[in-house]
Amino acid sequence: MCSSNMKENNIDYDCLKLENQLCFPLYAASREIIKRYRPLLDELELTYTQYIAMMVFWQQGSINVKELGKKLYLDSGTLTPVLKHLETKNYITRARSPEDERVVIAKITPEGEALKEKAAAIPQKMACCFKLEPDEAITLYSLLYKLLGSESG
Amino acid sequence: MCSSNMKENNIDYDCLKLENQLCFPLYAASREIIKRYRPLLDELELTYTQYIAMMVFWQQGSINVKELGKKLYLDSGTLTPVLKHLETKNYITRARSPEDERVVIAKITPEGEALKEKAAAIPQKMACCFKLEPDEAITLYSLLYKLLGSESG
DNA sequence: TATAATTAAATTGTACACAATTTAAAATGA
DNA sequence: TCATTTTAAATTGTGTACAATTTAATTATA
Repeated sequence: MCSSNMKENNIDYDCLKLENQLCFPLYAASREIIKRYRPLLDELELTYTQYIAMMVFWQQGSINVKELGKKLYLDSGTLTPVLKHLETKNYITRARSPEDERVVIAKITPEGEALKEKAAAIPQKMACCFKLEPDEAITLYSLLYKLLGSESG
Repeated sequence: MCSSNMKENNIDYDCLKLENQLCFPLYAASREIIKRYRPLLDELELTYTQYIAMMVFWQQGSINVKELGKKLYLDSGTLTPVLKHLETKNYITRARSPEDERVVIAKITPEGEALKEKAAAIPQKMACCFKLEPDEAITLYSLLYKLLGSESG
């Protein structure tokens, strides 16, 4: 991304330019797209983080905090308040596992299940505002997962 | 991304799966990469947001809050505290513009300038942990900016 | 088996993000 | 010119993110 261009004292200051960064557009695009979700998610009274958590519940009904964290790349420090909010909205319940009292299992409620039908319209509505060709979206998707997978730690 | 696969009541629930989302890996990869910056930025006592703000100061010395917000896709609600933190660290100064008292101009200090030399090593160190081929990085970069540019509002 | 080590969530503290509102200054216009 | 509108930051309030610590439960081991 940053083609080393040594100058002044052999220090490469070009690499410090915002437009030569790969992480910055990643960070900015992520936030801009999530902002686009807001008006749609407002109708379901969900934040984006709550929405991706609900996606897991819609798919598998229940999950514990640690496993949810692995799927969403989030830790208990973030998930505990998110799950508490979802519990307050009656979309999920939370309870300690009888087999291992350390584990908290969150489970979707009928209200949470019902929300799935309303949510089903969102992906189509969002697709319009991406303005990427299908093949570009697939390429982007692959590169992002390659980036995510390349985490060594 | 989500090849419409109508089922049960003609509602496409596959599109609600986490693995069929484009925004989710964007959001997750952004946070994972920023996490990688932390040990390097800790040495400069900068957060990632403070770092990208400093990039602008290293490049152009001074800028007002609104213009900085356009560059970083952030509003004053986020930038005001970030700039106050940078001011506390003596990396920048903040002052109202004499021509227009509504405008706050932030300006880099000698300490802020000095930080540039330490920061110059960061992009190279980060490049290693991306694990993308140069052409992949360029493709990703282009697609992210296309996504950013496709914002209609 | 009593102690140590490990594990899962929750808690704590700091720093964003961002919508919405407020404040103050500048521009507009009847 | 003086009230109206617009604009730029700051402020307020809510909700993440995440490092670090704490708490409680389970597992491993001397």
